[in-house]
Amino acid sequence: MPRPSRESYGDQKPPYSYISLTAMAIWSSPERMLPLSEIYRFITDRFPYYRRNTQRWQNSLRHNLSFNDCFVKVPRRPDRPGKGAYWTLHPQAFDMFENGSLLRRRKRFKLQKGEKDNLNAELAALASFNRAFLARQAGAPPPPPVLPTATMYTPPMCQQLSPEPAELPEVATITMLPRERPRRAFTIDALLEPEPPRSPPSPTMPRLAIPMPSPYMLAAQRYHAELLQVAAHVLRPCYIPPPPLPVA
DNA sequence: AATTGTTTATGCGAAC
DNA sequence: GTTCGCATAAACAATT
Repeated sequence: MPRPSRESYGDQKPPYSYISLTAMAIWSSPERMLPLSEIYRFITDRFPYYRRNTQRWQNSLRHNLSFNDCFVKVPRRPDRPGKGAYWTLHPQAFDMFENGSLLRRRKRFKLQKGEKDNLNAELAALASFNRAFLARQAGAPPPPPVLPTATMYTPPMCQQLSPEPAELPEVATITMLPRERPRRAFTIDALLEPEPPRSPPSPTMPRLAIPMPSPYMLAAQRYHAELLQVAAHVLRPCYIPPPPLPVA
């Protein structure tokens, strides 16, 4: 008897919500972020059910992406042009599913107004950063970056990776840490397997408080570090442009 | 023009 | 009986 696997759904509708399917796709990617088209592809590759009626479910999925706070739209990095942004999971939404099971969701993930504002401020900063990058590449003088006035501070992610250049503009960052480590391996196969028996509910179950950067944070760290390296040149007050790059 | 993203509305089943 | 999570439809804006 074949063990139940992701293939065994065949043409049947898999028991996962769009939120689960999308989270699955995002988790499965090396950078923990994907453009919309890749999310579609992940789903149709694995679940034949979704190879039909694509208009219908893709509309629903897009609705889920922008409606739910657990998904974050990250501006596409300027060196990877293309259509649409990258989608990732909010760091705090990482433990959205009980025990890491995609079949059991905790209560709906909703950001508070302030949290949402902060996040939007950071994403706006990132976007304007990208614009500056592109303007610089196009040979135009870089426009003054439009940075949020509310919270200006140094991204801790850059401190980790490289010493902080003093003259860099400060960029808002995501301050949240994951609430708790997932208790189940975040591999697609592990997530698609039937759930392990739940441990008996213990009122004194210890809560791990280890601050653990989510994959999203790690990817964002790399991304920011790369951008800031460029920015360190672009935005230096007495910036002397390097010789133009050889045209390929 | 096609794709991507946002928003509003409605209905259904389960949980509270 | 109300609330919550989810699916679906649809209108529309923005982006490429």
